Amino acid sequence: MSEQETPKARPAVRTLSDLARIAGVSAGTVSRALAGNSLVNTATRERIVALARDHGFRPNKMASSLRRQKTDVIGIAIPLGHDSRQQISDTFFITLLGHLADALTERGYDLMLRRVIPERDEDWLDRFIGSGMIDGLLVIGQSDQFDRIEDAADGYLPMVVWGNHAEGQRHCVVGTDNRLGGRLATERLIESGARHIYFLGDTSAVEFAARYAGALDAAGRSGVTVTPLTSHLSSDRLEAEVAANLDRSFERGDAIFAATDTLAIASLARLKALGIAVPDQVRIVGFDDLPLAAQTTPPLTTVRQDIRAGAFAMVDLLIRRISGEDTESIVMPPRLVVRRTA
Amino acid sequence: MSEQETPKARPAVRTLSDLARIAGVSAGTVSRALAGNSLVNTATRERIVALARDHGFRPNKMASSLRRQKTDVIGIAIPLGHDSRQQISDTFFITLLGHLADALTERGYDLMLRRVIPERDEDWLDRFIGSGMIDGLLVIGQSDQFDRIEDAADGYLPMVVWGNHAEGQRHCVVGTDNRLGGRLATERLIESGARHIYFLGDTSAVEFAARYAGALDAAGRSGVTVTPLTSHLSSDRLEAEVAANLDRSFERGDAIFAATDTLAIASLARLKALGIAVPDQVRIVGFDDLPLAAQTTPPLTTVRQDIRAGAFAMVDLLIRRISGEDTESIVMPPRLVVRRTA
DNA sequence: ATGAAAGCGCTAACAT
DNA sequence: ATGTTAGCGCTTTCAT
Repeated sequence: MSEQETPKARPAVRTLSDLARIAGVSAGTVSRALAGNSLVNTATRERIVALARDHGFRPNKMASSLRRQKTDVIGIAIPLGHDSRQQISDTFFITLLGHLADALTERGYDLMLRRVIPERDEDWLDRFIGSGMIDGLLVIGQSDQFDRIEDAADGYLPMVVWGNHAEGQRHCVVGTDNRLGGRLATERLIESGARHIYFLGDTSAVEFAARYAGALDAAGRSGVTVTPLTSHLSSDRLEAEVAANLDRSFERGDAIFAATDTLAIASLARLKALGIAVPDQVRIVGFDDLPLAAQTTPPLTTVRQDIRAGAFAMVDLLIRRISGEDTESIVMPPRLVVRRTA
Repeated sequence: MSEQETPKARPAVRTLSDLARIAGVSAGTVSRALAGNSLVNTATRERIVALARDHGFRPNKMASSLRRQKTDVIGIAIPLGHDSRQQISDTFFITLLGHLADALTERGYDLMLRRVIPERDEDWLDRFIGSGMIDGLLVIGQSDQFDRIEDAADGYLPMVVWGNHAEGQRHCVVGTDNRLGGRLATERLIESGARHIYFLGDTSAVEFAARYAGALDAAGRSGVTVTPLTSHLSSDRLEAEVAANLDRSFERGDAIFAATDTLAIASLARLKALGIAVPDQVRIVGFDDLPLAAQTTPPLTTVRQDIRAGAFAMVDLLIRRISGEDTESIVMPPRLVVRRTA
């Protein structure tokens, strides 16, 4: 079709050269003018800028990226666990994503979001890194991909991961001290009378494994039992899974340490349905301190992570890494928020 | 330092030509081989593919996009209202985003997420569209940008918007029949004894305005009053705002129709804090039916939108539009879910 | 079945 | 202060 689709009766000006022709200058000058390069004569620049506006010209970012070898795009990878629909719907990750979006937008970056299913795509990390589409990569959650992330980090500096920090690890991570958080939560449960604690969460994810380890730390000192109960974060199955676990196990337990608030809230609902009193019969502590946690009935006792601070830290580190600095990881202290469930 | 099977030992092969040189063929052949083009000799192809794997070669997507004039990336724009932090944290949008990510990933597209603040950037839509970075655009929520979206739609086919459908509009939209939903909610409130209903939400967003209109429809027939109470979705202020509104107004009202479940849940919490019984003194109906709605105390009566179906519909329409079809909008029927708050 | 060559639209080094 | 030119890394004719 050679017919104009634009309401304006002019031939669309889509490229720098189009605009250059109209302005009676060279493409180079247009490029410089639009970039605000001080070399161009002010009058020329203003004329070109006006022309660009009038004709609705937008430079093609692909071409620019290719030429500059810089895309101004940050990749965000969300590794999903075995269960292909795990986690992305988890409120915590989503909240983190929102803050990352804030922080990156503020710094002039676009976000390229990619959900990855490591089981189905072994090569997810290198593929994303090598795509040439991104200037840096943020990974939200290590899932069970710790080793693969380590490998990638050896050859790729501009990557920051949200997750757990292990002694001597090579990738740059921002996260909460999960083990300490787990200990705080469990200590609280014990203080409020727990003897048989269920840890609800998937310990194959390293963050959760650390929380579980913290629970064991706390229990070790007091003779309290801590039993892991695998529960995934998939929103469609979460409720059923929690229900099944609790129904089956609760004659024996008197407390739940849920790996996330989402899980804690689901448990709370289930216990209510079962007619089990919280915290009198069963105590619950969550993890994250989502806004929601304050609004449950009774309000949830939980371990707070400062998600917003974490997101901004990730972006800050990433930008420093993009400019070549080999930054250290940041481990943030968790804080126990005592409400009414324990 | 390790120098093993990793590409470190050899000069990295980053480009097609690098690989071509190693394989002893031309760049064109490598390109064809990697694309699975049937023209290339099977043996050659296999050799090249193996070589690519061994050397960890990944084609540069920017270059490919530029050449093919196709990026395999879909833009997702989230217009934020006046209050610059409105909405993105709203669970509804986030849930929608998750499903969109599912649907797009399934179809082989990447997602480029951009939060836009229309007040600060008049040109947000055309800038995104014209960037050359995306093959199509999904807009999550019309906010107060209806006219601008209409304008853009005239010159840009591959765009689908989540939001409200108005008679004769030109942009393709997927959404719930908000007005009907508003009517259903309000009818329910009236049935359960409401006489003075507060509509909680920002009616400058067209989706919410339609819900409010539906409320008026329902009230019109029964002499019940409906008073709008502007409330934004900003997560930090939401609670305070709801509190202020309710504290000030509740000697007069006996029901709340909240424009979203998020708002409804905040109201519920506030009423509880004020010692007002729900639903005996004040009835509440929400909108969305988030997973959470079933878990509040008492469980929330609300109007269900099928978010997942909506997301898949958006992607389906978008892909048809990308291939040139001028698709119709889809308006999905809302469904009243009666629980315990009204 | 493969190679050579011409760009995609932009930027930057090197001219003037 | 501006023009000219040579690519960025890939895909795709057009030849052979």
